[in-house]
Amino acid sequence: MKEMQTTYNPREFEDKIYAEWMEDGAFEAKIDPQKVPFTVMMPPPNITGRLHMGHAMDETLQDIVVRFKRMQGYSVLWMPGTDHASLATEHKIVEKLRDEGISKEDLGREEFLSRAWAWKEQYGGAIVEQLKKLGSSCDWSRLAFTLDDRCSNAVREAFFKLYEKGLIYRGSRIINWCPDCKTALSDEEVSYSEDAGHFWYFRYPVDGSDESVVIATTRPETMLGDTAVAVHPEDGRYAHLVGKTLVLPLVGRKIPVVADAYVDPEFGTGAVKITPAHDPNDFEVGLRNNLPMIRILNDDGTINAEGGKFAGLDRYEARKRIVAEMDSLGLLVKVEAHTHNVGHCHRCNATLEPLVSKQWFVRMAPLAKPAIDAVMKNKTKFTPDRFAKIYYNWLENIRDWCISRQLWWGHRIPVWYCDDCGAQICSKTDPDVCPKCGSSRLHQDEDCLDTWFSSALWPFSTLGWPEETPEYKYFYPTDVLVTGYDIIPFWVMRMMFSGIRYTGKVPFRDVLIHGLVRDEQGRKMSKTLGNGIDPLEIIEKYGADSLRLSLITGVAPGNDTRFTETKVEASRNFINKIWNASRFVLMNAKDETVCTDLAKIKLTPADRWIISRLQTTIREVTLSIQKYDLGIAADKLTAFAWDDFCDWYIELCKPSLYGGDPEKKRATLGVLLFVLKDLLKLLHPFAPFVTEEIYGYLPGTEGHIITADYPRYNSKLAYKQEAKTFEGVIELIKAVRAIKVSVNCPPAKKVHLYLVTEAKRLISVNKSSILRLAGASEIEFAESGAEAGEKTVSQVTEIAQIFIPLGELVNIEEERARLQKELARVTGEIARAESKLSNTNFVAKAPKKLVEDEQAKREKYLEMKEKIERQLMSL
RNA sequence: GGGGGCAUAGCUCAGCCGGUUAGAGCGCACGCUUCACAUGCGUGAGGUCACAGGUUCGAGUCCUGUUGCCCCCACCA
Repeated sequence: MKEMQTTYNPREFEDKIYAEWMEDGAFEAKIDPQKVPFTVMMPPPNITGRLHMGHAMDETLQDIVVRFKRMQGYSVLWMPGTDHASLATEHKIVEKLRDEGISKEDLGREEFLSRAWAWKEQYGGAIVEQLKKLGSSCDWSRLAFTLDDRCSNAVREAFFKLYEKGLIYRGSRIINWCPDCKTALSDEEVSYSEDAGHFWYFRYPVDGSDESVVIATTRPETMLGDTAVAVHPEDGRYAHLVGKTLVLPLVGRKIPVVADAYVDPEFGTGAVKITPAHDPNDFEVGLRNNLPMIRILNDDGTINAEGGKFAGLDRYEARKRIVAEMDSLGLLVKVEAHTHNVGHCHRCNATLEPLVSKQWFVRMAPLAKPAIDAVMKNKTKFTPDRFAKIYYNWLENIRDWCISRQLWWGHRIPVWYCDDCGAQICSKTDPDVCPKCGSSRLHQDEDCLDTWFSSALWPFSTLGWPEETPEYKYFYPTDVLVTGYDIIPFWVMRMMFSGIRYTGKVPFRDVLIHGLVRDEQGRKMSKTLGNGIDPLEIIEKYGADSLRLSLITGVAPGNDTRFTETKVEASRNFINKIWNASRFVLMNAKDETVCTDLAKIKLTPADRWIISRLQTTIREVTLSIQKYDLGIAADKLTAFAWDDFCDWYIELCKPSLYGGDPEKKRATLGVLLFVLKDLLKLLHPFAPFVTEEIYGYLPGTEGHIITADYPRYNSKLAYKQEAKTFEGVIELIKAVRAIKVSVNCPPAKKVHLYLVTEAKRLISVNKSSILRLAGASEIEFAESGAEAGEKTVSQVTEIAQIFIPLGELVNIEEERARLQKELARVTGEIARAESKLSNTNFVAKAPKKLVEDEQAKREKYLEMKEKIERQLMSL
């Protein structure tokens, strides 16, 4: 048998292990009617760049669940893929082109797209490599891309279906426009920030009068598009002006004063300039009052011909000039500093302009309702469930979804216009002739779809929908979607209504929501702050397993977490511990033929204790994973592996391993290997690489741990009573250690133990372990402490009274103080138990078990108290 | 304005349906080259669970209110 290296060095085997899994086809999903399918769709990372810590966490959570289910015998499909990320990618490519001194228009649509595909090959490929480094066990043979044929076909179908039912329409409405990206955006793609700005107060003269109205604005340039001034209908100050006409300065346009309840008389001057084409509220006022809409901006944010002499100026330059001119005309009343919420492009952060534009929209109301109901009826469940409220909140307040983008990289809108008869044709396949007039002079809509339109179909488009493929029939609906809470409005919500609408089924049964990975100071990791940490660098330094563990331990579902290298180190240390414990077991087993069939092994109390602890751990870990409490699962596993297995059981085993009795040694090795094997399996979903590597060294294992059976709780191995009894031995050892420390007895100095106990048998059986672990030379059973002599330190434990003659190390006063302290503690416990038990309501109403426990506790402490008192007296 | 979250040890955080003595990691103190591991071992110190009420036999946990942070959405031109 080959031997494990002395140090844990993940770099030496992680890539090798991954290659083995791939070679074995361990990730490949198979349609197996004998098995229950378990499906997870990976949230497709954008092909815009590298993966960040948030991805690493998202992937880790999925991989844990997926590996767990695979080992449990499900037919698992974890579908990987990448997202073309229309706007984000196009923006990046445009930026790159800009560096080369070219615009996308210079290239033309076709050439631009071929560059985009090249980009996709490069970055999409890099992402796949990163996912592999993390250990993601997804089925690479099915790698999907939102712009591939399958997904594109689904997009066509979905668009057509909605169009057919009138749920998609084209109309001129106020949308969010990014002058940098030169495209419309959906409401969700706008991020607001409090920006410092100004409030300019302008005077608009009343036509044919000396009177004037003062209005306030944060965007002076929009006055070029003003078509009215509005006041509140009941505002006495302005009542006489309603219906009168104002002369719009600089422009000369005559505009009416209208009354509209939208105006807040308390705010500003109580008079509002109305620019229907450039403000959502003004748009509404404009509709109500039949006002003309004058659009004054070009797509790039410069002033258009409507702006007269300001035409061609950038919006901010125009703003300056307008303010200056108003000032020189004496129409600038005052300027105030004013901070207000300004919408920015979610991609490029440019300040957005609301403007009226002809775009495509999805009618949301009919789609939102079933999506709400599905969660209400628990067809889909959020974990943690508080995110259901957030989901409802979004859907209940949703507005129509602007889905058209003035971009090239994406799914082109499947609508054609007839140049002859003007017909608008939506078709699943490219039409040759106009179905209305037969003309062949057709041209396709220039725009692309919002990237989320295709993401919304991900759970089924990747399985071949609308075709009833075998995959679709077997793997859909999916089981769990894992994603961050920031994606709920963009994606979760849209997959829900799309899935329900198109497939008649919710796309997933569970939604596991996680939080954000923040930096050490709790700040969001971002490119601009430069505080992001590359997961690959961490993997390079500590290994993927350590990174994975550090991202889930101590993290509650849905909560944000801070990433610190200290945490990764702690995880690395833990894995190193596992490595060394395994190495220890294997070194001892090297020349032996070991049988791990527990039925054939004569088990010691310590064996039964660790086997019992293993069963408890199996049960707890399994339950925790099923509830998606992965942080808790990892905690339980760590405690079992480190405390119980390494610090106690392995140490307890040493006497029998080194004692020279071959039979005992083989028996012990059998149990060690049995427990280690299950431990590795339990750990495998969390730390797949190291467990697989070690598994390869275990005698008697075939194949890989990735496809091994997940351990099952075995009640026959629970040994509840025996395990509890054995805890007494542990307590005894701990007490001796504590005594030695308290009197500054050097650890190397072996002490002679006098034990007054009823548990002579238990102690005898474990004698060599106790001697070794407690640092003792001899155990002597005594009738009383007197046998230990004068200079004695004592301690009461559940199974024994301990007396240790320590000669000159003993200070009677200190010893008395120590016992007094112990007595106080025990007395406190008795008081607590008694106060509970003397409460008749407690005895009457609390569960019987609890009352009994409390009684037993009182008995136990009373007994201890008596013993301590006796020891005190003997001093 | 609407919705949600957080407040527990020096720090970062766990703590499920209310029920032993409230936990972990890191840090800290003391002591250990014990033949798997100093990426380690042993022993320990450290908490009025933000505050005030309430429900209950019993509250860190449930309810109400208060305070202080944080996030999302809407938004006054």
